Amino acid sequence: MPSIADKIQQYLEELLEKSRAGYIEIQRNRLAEKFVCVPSQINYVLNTRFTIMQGYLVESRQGGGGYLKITKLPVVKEKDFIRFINQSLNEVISEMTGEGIVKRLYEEGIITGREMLLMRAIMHKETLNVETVDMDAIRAKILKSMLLSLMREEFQNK
Amino acid sequence: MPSIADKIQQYLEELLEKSRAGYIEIQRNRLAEKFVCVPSQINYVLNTRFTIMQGYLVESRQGGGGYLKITKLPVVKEKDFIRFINQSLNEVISEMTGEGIVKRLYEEGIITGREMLLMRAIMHKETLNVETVDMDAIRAKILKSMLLSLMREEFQNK
DNA sequence: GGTCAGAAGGTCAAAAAAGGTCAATAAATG
DNA sequence: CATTTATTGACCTTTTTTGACCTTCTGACC
Repeated sequence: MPSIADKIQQYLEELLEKSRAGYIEIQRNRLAEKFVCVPSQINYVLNTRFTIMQGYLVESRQGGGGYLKITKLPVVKEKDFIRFINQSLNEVISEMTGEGIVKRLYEEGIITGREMLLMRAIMHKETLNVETVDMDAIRAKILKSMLLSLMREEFQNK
Repeated sequence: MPSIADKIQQYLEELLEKSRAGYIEIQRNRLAEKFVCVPSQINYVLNTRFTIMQGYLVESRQGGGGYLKITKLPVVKEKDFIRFINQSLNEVISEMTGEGIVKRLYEEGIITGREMLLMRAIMHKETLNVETVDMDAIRAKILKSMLLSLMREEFQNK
């Protein structure tokens, strides 16, 4: 069962999809009412699923007549985009974050579906769960996981 | 009499069989309740019977709305070649050996030139030269090196 | 023009809702 | 009886949900 946050995310994405303009404007309280949740839940969704890294810009206005404006950012030039991601990368990246970035690369058309699968396989915790610092051992694990991902049928069609 | 782990395994396999989609999503606690066992028993079953090597991919999410997702990986039969390489892989692989294998994959037409570049970048000693065992740090280095390789001119033409 | 009430939205941390790990038994197997 | 395989439970981490409290606008009323 998807969480409320997931449903709100889906709803907003659909709205954005439909909107010919590239952005939507909504009211936080109305949305919270619609999904029967506290208003701050909306902020949670925006902060976790509509970030710049994920290709969205969120603007808002407080006070009477306030609103939330969510814009799907237009595709940037490939190199600029990669450079941007690269710069914003931390010294440490969780699996979730890594997956998010790879997904974005795919959605922006920078990598193919196959490449996404390959990259995902490498970033998976099973692959990177090493006890040694020996790079030959790490290389072996990574290569194995890449080969396994090559064997997947799914892989062939992408 | 089959162990409880066996029964859980069988149950999950049946679900997977029936599911037209190739994967199932379940909740760990529900499943544990159904089989009257502790939740960690489920992890035991997943870790021993639904591994990558056995052709399954297990993904999961913690927190509210959390779940377990088990995917049966369809294996391509004519890729005996990859299976062969995979079997012959050591626990430890030098950069040279790794490069050789990747090159061979390319020559066999199993991977594209871009994929080769990507794989090479990852296996490179600079990428894997880590001092920590922290997988988030290793993941960060790998992702960075992949991004850099995506930016290379050479990459565009392959 | 200043001010103040009400109408938005924002922040943050605590609580809740999952799933994960690990090591100590217990049971089965050879 | 020694080793492997299962079972269990205590404790941990991640993600979501909730609520109390804060800030920023707008408009009506002096």
